[in-house]
Amino acid sequence: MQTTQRAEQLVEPGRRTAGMARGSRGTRGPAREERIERRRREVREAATRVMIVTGYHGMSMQAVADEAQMSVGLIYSYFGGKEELLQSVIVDILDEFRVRVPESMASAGGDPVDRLRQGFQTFCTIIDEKREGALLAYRETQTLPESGQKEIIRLELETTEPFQQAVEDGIASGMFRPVDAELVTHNLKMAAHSWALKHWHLAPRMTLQEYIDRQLELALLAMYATSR
Amino acid sequence: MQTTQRAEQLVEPGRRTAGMARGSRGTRGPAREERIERRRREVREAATRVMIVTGYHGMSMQAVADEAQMSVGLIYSYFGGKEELLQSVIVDILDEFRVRVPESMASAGGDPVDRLRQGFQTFCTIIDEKREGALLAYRETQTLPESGQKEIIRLELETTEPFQQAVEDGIASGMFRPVDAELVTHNLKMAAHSWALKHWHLAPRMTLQEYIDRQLELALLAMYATSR
DNA sequence: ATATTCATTGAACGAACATTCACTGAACTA
DNA sequence: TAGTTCAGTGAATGTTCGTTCAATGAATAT
Repeated sequence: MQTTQRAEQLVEPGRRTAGMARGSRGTRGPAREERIERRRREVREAATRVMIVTGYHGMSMQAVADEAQMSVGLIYSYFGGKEELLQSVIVDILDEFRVRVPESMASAGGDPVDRLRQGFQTFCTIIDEKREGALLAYRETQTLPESGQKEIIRLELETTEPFQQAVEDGIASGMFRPVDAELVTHNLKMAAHSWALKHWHLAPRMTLQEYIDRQLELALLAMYATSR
Repeated sequence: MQTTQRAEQLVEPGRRTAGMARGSRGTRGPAREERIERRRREVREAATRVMIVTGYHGMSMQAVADEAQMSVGLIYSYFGGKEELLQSVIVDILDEFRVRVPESMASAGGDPVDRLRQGFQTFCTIIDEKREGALLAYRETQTLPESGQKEIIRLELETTEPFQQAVEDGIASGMFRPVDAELVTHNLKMAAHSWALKHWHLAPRMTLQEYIDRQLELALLAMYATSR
């Protein structure tokens, strides 16, 4: 309903102060872009800590400012508003998956089963490391506007694409039955998410490693062409 | 932070107007408790419709009043406040599962596989019927206070308990491998939830019945003691 | 020394909204 | 008829909070 029209004084990309050496302020201190990126990270991390406790709607900009030890006004120098800050927090978390999961799978060699094992292991490990943040991302994605949700979906697909590839490779090699690769991938992703979503139920019953091993066992048993 | 202290004029349970025949107002119209329950349902359904569009935090009490075609004040005669209304909406949705899923499984006979098939079928069917409401329940449960969340968890366990029983029966009879019955149950539940959670991803790729059949196939393949 | 830049501050503004309560009027009772 | 009950109304209240912007001052340039 409201037509927001913002100043965006500092971070506007592509603008550079005239008459100043590119990327530096005199000779002292880090380059301009570095300073800005550091500040943005400070705000983002403060917001994450606050949101983990209160949720997005329960988070006031004043609380973020206090947590980041700066004034409210300054936050608006680095982020367009509360919603943009949320988007940054979520993207930051999902980026971790997008980078580390495919990376670990690529380093696992050619065997589809090894790749699946390694990818799922990494996926679940990150979930466990950033459990509260992952939960936050899960819960608040819906709050983002259409465009933001699209980006989230893109990041998620990029993360799980190698899983689907590994399953398809396994089928092509005759090692797996002709299962629905996309559905199996989806199930593995949900299994990883579940460690965060249902941590209160799962964690008292088994360790993370037990959870990983059992889920992999179930998934693989359903796929192997020959019984074992 | 705020110590809410409420009037609760009409619905206070256990209170009865003196000098009036129990459960009737004169001779005309339905009994008092029926009228109250009808009103509560009207409000709850209006709130559900609004929340599906706006989410809990985006829902104003005025919007609920408009949708239910009554005044804001009247809502407070039937519900203690916005949060109590949310709780009622969520419980109402989860109750459908709690009643229908175990019921359908009980009517499926003695074979564990039949019971699992029937239960999962019913679970997914209800999810599909009330997809947006189920999503709402999933997303907003966190908003409830501790006590409310406890009740949600109770309803959820009551719904899935027969699944676990069926898996255990299957193991005891030697039909299934000694899998982790609780984990399998958890996975089936998440698979059903996924039809709502990831509908945008799944629905364009397969029908509900295809989804149900494929998930059951994967789950059963992982459990059968002998390969097929 | 003077001017300029710009990161930073925080009070002030305005909108949104949950909740309350004094009041209305129809139905019912005596 | 007079009195009582009570479902129903909606304007007023008080508060919370996102966002803005004029002012500050330290660092840098001239």
